Amino acid sequence: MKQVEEILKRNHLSVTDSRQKIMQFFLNSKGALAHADIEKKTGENFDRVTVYRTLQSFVEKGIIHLIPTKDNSIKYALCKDDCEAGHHHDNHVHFICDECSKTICLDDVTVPQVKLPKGFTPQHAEMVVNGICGDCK
Amino acid sequence: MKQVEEILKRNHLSVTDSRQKIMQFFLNSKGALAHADIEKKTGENFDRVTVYRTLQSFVEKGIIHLIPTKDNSIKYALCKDDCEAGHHHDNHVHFICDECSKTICLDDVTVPQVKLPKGFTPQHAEMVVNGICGDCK
DNA sequence: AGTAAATTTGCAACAATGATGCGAAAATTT
DNA sequence: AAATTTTCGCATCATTGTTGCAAATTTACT
Repeated sequence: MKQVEEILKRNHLSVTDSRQKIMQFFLNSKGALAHADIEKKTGENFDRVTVYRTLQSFVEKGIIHLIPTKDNSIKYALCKDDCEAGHHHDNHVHFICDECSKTICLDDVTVPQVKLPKGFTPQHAEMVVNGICGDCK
Repeated sequence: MKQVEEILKRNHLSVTDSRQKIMQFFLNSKGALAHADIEKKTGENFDRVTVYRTLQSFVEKGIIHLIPTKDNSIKYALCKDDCEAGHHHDNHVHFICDECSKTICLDDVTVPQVKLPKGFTPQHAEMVVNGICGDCK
């Protein structure tokens, strides 16, 4: 059984053409993807709505996760652990390259804890680092 | 001279009606604001374009700053230091309440440094903490 | 394998968000 | 107070994301 098929089945998703191809696209690309990347760069011609719904279903099942950005663009990423073992959402730091604007999951860098002022109860923390990635130096 | 007028002049911006009122709205509200908040909750009836351009000019001058969010909504915030002393962009942590979804600048909590893998050169880091704020407990 | 049930797709239509050009209006400079 | 610069607001357009629904596909069942 193909890898993509396995991932979909494991996550109780019907194995459809678009889902398989989009999942494959995630597996092939190193960094995070935006909706537009998938629409344009897959080579395929999915309906916009299909792409949205596919991404939604992946997020719901925890296969991909969202990455916050300042510029109002949603990025989705498939984490190493997610696609291999399931729902390992220890939250890691994300890196966005100012040069090539690639977005990368630093799976091994965990978001540090911070001391909040009185009254605030933390639940979840996200951290995004901008800078220059290895490929651009 | 009024406070808002002073802030605008100090930042080399013409003192116009909309800018004054939007700035005042920022000063009055505790948390961060989205474009929609300003359009709807000011009571005023600014043109959508005017609001966009006003916010843009504020961002350019460093009077307000953007806060990254996962859900593709841009939030703008006026920091204590910014409006008093100028461009104090030491980066602080942001807090988003899961209950009331208010977004707050934790001016006194600085984003901690993290050790990145080889090859990555950090330039700037952002951190957003989700949880419950003091008002919602 | 073949059929029924459930899910997904793609189209149309719509809503929200953001950008640009340009003449009119307002603010600043002199 | 006139000239210059900047900003406003309207029209228009592009992009992004959502929803409803019929047709197509996938899955489950015998």
